[in-house]
Amino acid sequence: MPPATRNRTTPQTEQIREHILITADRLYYSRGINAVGMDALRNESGVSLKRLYQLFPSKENLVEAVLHRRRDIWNSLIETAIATGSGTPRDQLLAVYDMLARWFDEDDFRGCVFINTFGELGGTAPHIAALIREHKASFQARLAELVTETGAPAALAHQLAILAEGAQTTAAIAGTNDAAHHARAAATTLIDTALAASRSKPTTTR
Amino acid sequence: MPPATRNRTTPQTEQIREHILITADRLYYSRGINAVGMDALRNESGVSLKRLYQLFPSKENLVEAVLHRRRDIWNSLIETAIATGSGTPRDQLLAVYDMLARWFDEDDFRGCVFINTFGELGGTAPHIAALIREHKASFQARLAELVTETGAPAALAHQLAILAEGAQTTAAIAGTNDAAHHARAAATTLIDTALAASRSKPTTTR
DNA sequence: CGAAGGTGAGAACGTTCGTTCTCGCTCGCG
DNA sequence: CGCGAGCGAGAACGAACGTTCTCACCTTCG
Repeated sequence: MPPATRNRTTPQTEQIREHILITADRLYYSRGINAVGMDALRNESGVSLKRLYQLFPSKENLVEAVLHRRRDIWNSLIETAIATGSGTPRDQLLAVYDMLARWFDEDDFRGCVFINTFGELGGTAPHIAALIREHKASFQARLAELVTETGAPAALAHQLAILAEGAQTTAAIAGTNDAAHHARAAATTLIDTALAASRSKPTTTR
Repeated sequence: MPPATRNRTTPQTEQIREHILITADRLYYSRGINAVGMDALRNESGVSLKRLYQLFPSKENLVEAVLHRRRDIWNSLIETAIATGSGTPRDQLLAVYDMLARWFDEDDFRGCVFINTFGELGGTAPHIAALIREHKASFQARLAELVTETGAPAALAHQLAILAEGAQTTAAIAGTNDAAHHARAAATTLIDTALAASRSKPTTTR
């Protein structure tokens, strides 16, 4: 079969696929995954069940695709925050918490998709649990890169990651974005204390 | 199944009620709430559906009872940790993270019930979301009492709470208890920095 | 024009959900 | 001893789940 002759359908399916992912993400995020059936997704997206199952062979497959998309968005937000952090790795680390503060302010904020999904499906869907674990490990690794640039010990990265995770759940449950500012203040203290200690006791670069 | 004593109603119903709550807690915690039907609870607990609905008029009612019981257990763990913390409020605060480290080591640890339940049901069950919010607020208030005793500014309590929440989710997803030690180290830094600051500048009220 | 194949709307399938009901059975008490 | 109330086991119920199928309708192309 000539592969390029059907090129009229191909670009549109990619848009439909993205539209489905956006709709599914919104529904899953706001109501939980088990509470959103394929019929609800069909009604909200306007895409027929036939095409839904054509693009995503099962609900679990769709959930994974939604998580993959969220992972890309998260990574993009992180890199944007780091890029806007003015120069020093210390400021870049703190810019992550500024990004969190803006996110928490969004109307439909309801916590971290990965944490929520882990609580709901982590115990019964090992594949999804592994995906979530890898995503969080990747975030911690990115923080560790920045921490290494500051010259502070690697343990600081774990502490900063815990602050970010705690801020997300605290903000979600409390319904306010105070947690982002508290986490930023705590991060500032932890970073500056670690820098002062590593400066008096020489270890790495600079 | 109970072979020996066929005691009459009231004293035994309390035991049965507790037995149901323990079984439901274990199942909900390990698999998620939506994934555990009343039939599974009947099979695992050995209690007939008739008695289940006699003691808990609906599944949502049962879920609330499980959360209430977990709240009491949590409060008891917190108070025990504080009591074993040797003397100073600083040590009492740090003892909370030692308690977390022991909890994370348990085989079936899968994060904080309240965070998991909020992710799964918080978007569709406002009553349960409110219960979770009140529980977390109560924990923060207890931390604030101890922080006030140290003389540090009240903002420290929020930072310590964020560390505790972040440690729970991080430990659950990573599958290790490292997060408890990282959170304890971070808490130590934050407390001591706050104490040093408030000692040199003794204005602590807000 | 007519055959082939893909489409959307939605019915249908088998399962599972939360909840209620049926029906023998047991047992305290008159 | 008999009787009525409470019990466990499990069937039954309507709804909702994930998934598949039907069928009338469009294109597209020989």
